[in-house]
Amino acid sequence: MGSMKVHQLARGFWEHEPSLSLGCKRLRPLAPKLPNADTHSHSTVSAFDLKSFIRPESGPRKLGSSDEKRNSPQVETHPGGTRWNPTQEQIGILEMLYRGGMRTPNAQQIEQITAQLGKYGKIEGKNVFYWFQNHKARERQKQKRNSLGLSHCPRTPAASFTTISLDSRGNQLVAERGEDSPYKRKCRSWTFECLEEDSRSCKEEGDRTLELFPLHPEGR
Amino acid sequence: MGSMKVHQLARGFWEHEPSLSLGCKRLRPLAPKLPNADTHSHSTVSAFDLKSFIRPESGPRKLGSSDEKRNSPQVETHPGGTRWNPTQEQIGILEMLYRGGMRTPNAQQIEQITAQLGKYGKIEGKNVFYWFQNHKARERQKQKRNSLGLSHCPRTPAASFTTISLDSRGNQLVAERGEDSPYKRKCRSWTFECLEEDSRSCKEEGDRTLELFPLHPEGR
DNA sequence: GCAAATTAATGATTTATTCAAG
DNA sequence: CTTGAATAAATCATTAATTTGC
Repeated sequence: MGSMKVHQLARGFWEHEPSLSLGCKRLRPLAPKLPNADTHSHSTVSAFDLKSFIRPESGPRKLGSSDEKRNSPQVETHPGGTRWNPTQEQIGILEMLYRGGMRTPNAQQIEQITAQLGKYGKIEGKNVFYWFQNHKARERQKQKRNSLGLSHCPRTPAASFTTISLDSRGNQLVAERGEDSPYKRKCRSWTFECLEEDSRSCKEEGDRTLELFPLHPEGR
Repeated sequence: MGSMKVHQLARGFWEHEPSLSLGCKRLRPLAPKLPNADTHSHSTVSAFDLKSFIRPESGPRKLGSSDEKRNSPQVETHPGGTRWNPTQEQIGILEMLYRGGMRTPNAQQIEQITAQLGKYGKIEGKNVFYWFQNHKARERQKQKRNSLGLSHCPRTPAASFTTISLDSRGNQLVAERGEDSPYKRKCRSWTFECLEEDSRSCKEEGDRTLELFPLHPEGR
C-alpha cells in the first residue's frame, strides 16, 4: 500500500530521435486552429478527489519497514522496496487467470486481484496492471517468433471476456470467460501519488501545500 | 464528491489481431465494431485507502445540476459529462507551463496543477497528465511535419527538468527549469476505480456491489 | 437563421518500446 | 537474461467547429 518508491534516473528525456522515417500512417489533417474561442465551457464531470497522500516520511533510503503485512513466506527481499517482486503464489494465480482468458482486467478486477494477491505478499494494483500488460505482450512476441516456423498462428482461442470471481468458500479466485455481450465498458481513474524523493528535497519538510493561485473563488 | 462517471462502450476488446501485416501499420479498421458487454464484477478492496467511492446513486442520466459553479456564460451543455472539457483559463495555464518547459510533470506537480486548475472548472489529475502527454506528442508531430521543409529541427532547447513551485506570497505558479541533476525520479501510483454503468445497469438500481471476495479482513 | 451532417481537435486508451533492477 | 516499470506512438471516441440544406 501506500508508499511505493520507484526511482529511476531519467535518461535524457526521451527526446527520441528526430527520425524522419515516419511513414505511412495516416496523417491526420490537423489543421491549425486557433480555438481561442471565447470562454468555453466547461466542466464536466467528475472530480474526484485525489487524496493527496504523500507520505512525507519514509526516507528515500532503506526503510523497508513500511509494510505491515509482510508475512509472506517468500524469501524475497525488496528491502528498499523498489519494485514488485512477485511470490510464487502470486505468479501462479496470475498465470491461471491469464490462461483462463483474462487479458486486460478492468479496474474492478484489478482491485480484486490485488486484494487476493495481497495475501501472499506485497502488491499494488499497478503491479497487476503491468503484469497483464507485459505478459500479454511477451506471449505475443513469443508466439510471433514461433510462428515463423509454423504455418499460421493459432490465435488465442478466445476473444471473449473474462470475469473473475471466487468461490464463496474456498477463497479461490475463479476466472470465467464469458461470451461477448453487447456492451463492454471500462473505465479507470487514477490518483496520482508520489513520494518524492529527490536527493535534495528529502531533507526538506514535507511538501508545501500552499495555494498556488490567487484563488479565484469563482472559477469559470 | 467524487462521483465520476465515465462511461464508454468499449469496442471489441482490443484483441488486436494476429494480423500478418505486421510490417506496416495497421490500418484503421474503420469498420464499425460492435461492442460487447460484460458483466463484471466487483467489489472493492483496494489496497490502499482508496475510498471506495462508488456512489451508487447518480443516475447516468442528466443530472447536470451537480456543479455549483455552473454560472458560466457558456452555453454549454456537458450534460452527461463524459470527458474533460477544459476552460480557456485552464488551457492557458497549461500552455504557459508547457512553454515554460514542463513536459512530464510528476505526481506532485500534477496534484498541484490540478488543484489550481480546479478553480477554473472541473478537472482531475489524469486530465492534466493526459494533457501533457497529448500536447507533447502533438507538438512533436507538428514539428516533425514542419521539419520536412526545414533544414534541421531546432530541437527543443532544454532537456532539463522542470519543477513548478509557487511563490510564497503571490500564489502564483512558477515553472522553473532546472538543470539536470544526477537523479531524476518519478513515480506515480494509481488507484483503480470503476463505476460501472452499463446500458442496462443504468436503469437498474445502482450497481451491484456484491462482494466477490470473502473479505479477508486482513487484506494487505 | 436553425439544426442535421461533416470535419477538425483533442481527450482517453491501448499497444509497442525502452530501460533497468535482480 | 528475465521481467517489472515507464514512456512514447498509435488509436479510438467524443466533443466543438464548420458546413450545408431547408
